[in-house]
Amino acid sequence: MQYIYIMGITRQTKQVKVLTDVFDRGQKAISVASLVKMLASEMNKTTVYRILDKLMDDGIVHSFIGKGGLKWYAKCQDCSCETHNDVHPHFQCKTCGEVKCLPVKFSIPPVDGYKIESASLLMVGECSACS
Amino acid sequence: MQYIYIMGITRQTKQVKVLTDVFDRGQKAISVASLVKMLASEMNKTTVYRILDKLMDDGIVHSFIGKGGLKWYAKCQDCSCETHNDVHPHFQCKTCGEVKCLPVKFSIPPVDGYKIESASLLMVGECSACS
DNA sequence: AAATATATTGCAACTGAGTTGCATTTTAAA
DNA sequence: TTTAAAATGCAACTCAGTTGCAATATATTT
Repeated sequence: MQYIYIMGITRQTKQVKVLTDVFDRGQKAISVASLVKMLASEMNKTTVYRILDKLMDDGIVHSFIGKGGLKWYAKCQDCSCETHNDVHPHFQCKTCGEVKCLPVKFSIPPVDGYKIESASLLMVGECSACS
Repeated sequence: MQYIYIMGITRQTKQVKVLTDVFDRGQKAISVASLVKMLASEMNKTTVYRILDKLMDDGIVHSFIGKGGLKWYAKCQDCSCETHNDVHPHFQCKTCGEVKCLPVKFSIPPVDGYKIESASLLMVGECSACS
């Protein structure tokens, strides 16, 4: 018998604290690219990528792809942690670019001939602040 | 009164024919990256990007973002041409990477406070050939 | 059929996201 | 305090996608 670990965060470093604080503070989703810029003075680009990977493994954040193809992260609220991005849709405002997790469950339409394991739904439009 | 054109294809060049042939032949979606490689001997990378843009404007193809964040194109079958990617979901096989348009309509869940203009649903799993 | 205007292409150089290998530093446990 | 392992920084890289400009191809006019 053997246990295989999917390694998440093991050491509480300064950089890990900074990043988890960002997600604890805001409930909005953030693109990796903007995190890298925002935290440039505090940590290296590579470190941002690596810590996000681990926070993902720990089920603390989930990731998805925005409308432009960039990677975004947001804090998990009620994700089922095996398949983070199958549960709720994300909304991206085409005017201000902001992205939010929508507290809505959607049912994945079954399609015969396909084994569907996860689905990501990105909705694009205008948020209340912009319209 | 003034008409504003959204320029699509205006000249039937050798390169335009090659690209439209690709979409006419296969009903599968193709990533831009793989098109660029596939057609490297016949045309320049930049040309591929530019022609795809125009075929999009003409409503001949539609585009969407795959699971890795890459841009994909597929021939329009029954798209409403103003909002290409709101109609049908796309399926990407996590084993072979192939992507197909699913001939299924899904209803966009309404969320109050948001003006939703389009939605893209990407389903990931295993296709019949791989499972 | 030749001349002309302009749309299209190729090319080279660039931007920006994301990755990798390796030396250095930090963490936590002995 | 020592030590081993984990995490970080850095530089260099890959790969998708974009831009400006000179050269070429297309379609229209003469």
